[in-house]
Amino acid sequence: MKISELFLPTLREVPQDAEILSHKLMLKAGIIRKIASGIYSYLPLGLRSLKKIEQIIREEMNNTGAQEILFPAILPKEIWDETGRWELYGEEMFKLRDRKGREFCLGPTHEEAVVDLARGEIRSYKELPKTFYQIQTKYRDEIRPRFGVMRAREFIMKDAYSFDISEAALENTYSKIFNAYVRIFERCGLSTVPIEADSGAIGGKVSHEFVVKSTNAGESTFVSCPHCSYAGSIDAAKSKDENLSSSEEEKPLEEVATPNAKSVEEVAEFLHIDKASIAKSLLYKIDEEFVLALVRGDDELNEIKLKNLFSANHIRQAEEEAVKKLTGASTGSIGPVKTKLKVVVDKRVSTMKNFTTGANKDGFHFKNVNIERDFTGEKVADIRKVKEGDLCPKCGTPLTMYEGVEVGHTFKLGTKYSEEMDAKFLDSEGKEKYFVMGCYGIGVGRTLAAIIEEYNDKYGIKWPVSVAPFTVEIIPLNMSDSEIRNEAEKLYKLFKERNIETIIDDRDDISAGVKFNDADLTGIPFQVIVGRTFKQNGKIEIKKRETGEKFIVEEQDAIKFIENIIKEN
RNA sequence: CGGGAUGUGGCUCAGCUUGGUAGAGCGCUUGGUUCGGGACUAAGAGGUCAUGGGUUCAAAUCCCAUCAUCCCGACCA
Repeated sequence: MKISELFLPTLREVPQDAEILSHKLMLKAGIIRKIASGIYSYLPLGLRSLKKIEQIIREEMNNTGAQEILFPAILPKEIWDETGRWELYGEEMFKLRDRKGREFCLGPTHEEAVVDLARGEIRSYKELPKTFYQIQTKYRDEIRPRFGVMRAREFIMKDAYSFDISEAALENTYSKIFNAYVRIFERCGLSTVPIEADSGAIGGKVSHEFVVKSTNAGESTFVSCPHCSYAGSIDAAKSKDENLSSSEEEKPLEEVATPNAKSVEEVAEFLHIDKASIAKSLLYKIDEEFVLALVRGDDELNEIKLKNLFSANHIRQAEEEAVKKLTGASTGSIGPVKTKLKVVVDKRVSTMKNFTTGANKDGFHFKNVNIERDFTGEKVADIRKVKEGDLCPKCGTPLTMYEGVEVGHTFKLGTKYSEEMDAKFLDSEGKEKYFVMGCYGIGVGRTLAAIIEEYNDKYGIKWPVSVAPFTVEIIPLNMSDSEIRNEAEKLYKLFKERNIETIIDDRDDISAGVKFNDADLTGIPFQVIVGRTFKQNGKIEIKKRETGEKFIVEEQDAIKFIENIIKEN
């Protein structure tokens, strides 16, 4: 490809609406352009890298025995009604009607579509296991699109769905795909951490997120154990129960005035007590029910855990108005004593003695509150957010907290969807059974962004060879010099003959500096420079973008030189 | 949805406080010079100042509304 003909609009200055590095670089290097919030076009260079990633995914998925298919992006409402997700997904789904008024959506995911296909076609255990995958555009009307293609409303995803005869068989399929994921990301140059995760709107019991550590672009917070292999997303992570049970004598309940002290910090300071001796009370609306949740003053409530505890669909903190009405006090002064509300107690609170809570009276708190004596908890459960330094649930080592980009997510769905959609097969004994399913996603665009987030310097992108849009860029520094021009064109031909993906910066009206800067920005792994060095002693200069190293080689050795480096990688 | 910010040639931004001829740099076009790290030079093209309304003799500038975009939060494979 000749750069003079390539559509490669690079920018000198970054458009103001880019925040994170990968987004800025994708705009600057002519990889993407925005057409609306969270909706992007891929330009030639970006598309080439995207296709490289897709190809890696295809190869690894095919290796697991999965088969590629393609579902429509537009899906009828009926199948979503079967699982209840038409309502559940709600506003996040792009919905539309055809001319007759029939309702459709732009698919945010394809469990319904694949189950609909399988239940119509697969009848016997002999046809199992089967795994289908597709690489396709997904639509989710995100509340807040962010960071370019990292969180977009239209995005390309590889999604796979497996059908097995039993949980044990699913286990086997799951681990095959799990391993394929590790290889896919490895080949893309990314080191991912598989973490235990919450399965959210997709459902199922076990799920793993594949996360790339990233301090700047991270959207997923997770903890990982420096000693063993445990890692978990902040939504799902557990910690080892520290033995906190107190042998303290129960003291008499005491009401104390705490004027103007609302937050845990203020109350702790006012009463000269430790935050950890306070139990903070939070009123939540879980589906249609109000619940008072209690966590230790120095802990944070994990809404996901609370939601899952009730197998609920929706959860949100109650508004001030509801708090007043149900407790008689405002947010900072509510508590579990003498309340009619259902109370959920975090495990850590359940071991506390003589703690402080709101008195359900503005400006007052209770001291020396004790469970059983002063109130009863409906449920005791782990509903707190894991914190840095908490102990690993497996080995007891203090956990470290990280930010990361979730590039993949795998789920053991079990029979959730097959039951909801009545999808069955006949087993070897002639009995009807529900398919045991798994589903597996990779954000392709997000993977691309994550790679750029990882591979860059102040000059631009440093593509790993495996996903680079081109492998070699030939840079003739002075196109009006016929010797240089001819040599560059000769090399271009040679490289192409060797099937090395090569572009040549044949623009004749720009200075050397622009060519160098554009080459560094777009990040092609090898720059083959034809200029002064060639004029003086007939040699070719090769710059490795990754390290900035420059090598002077004989013309006839140039190809071999690059091929050798590629092989080493 | 709550909070914050922004909207002026393709891009980055100035002008708005104190209303009065729409500006700069980069990019683009044409000619000449130059040619190893974002060259020089001369001549040009290009703007409903987001949209709608209001105030005013007069609005990019003041007021109101709407829309769009970004950031933080809530939310979220």
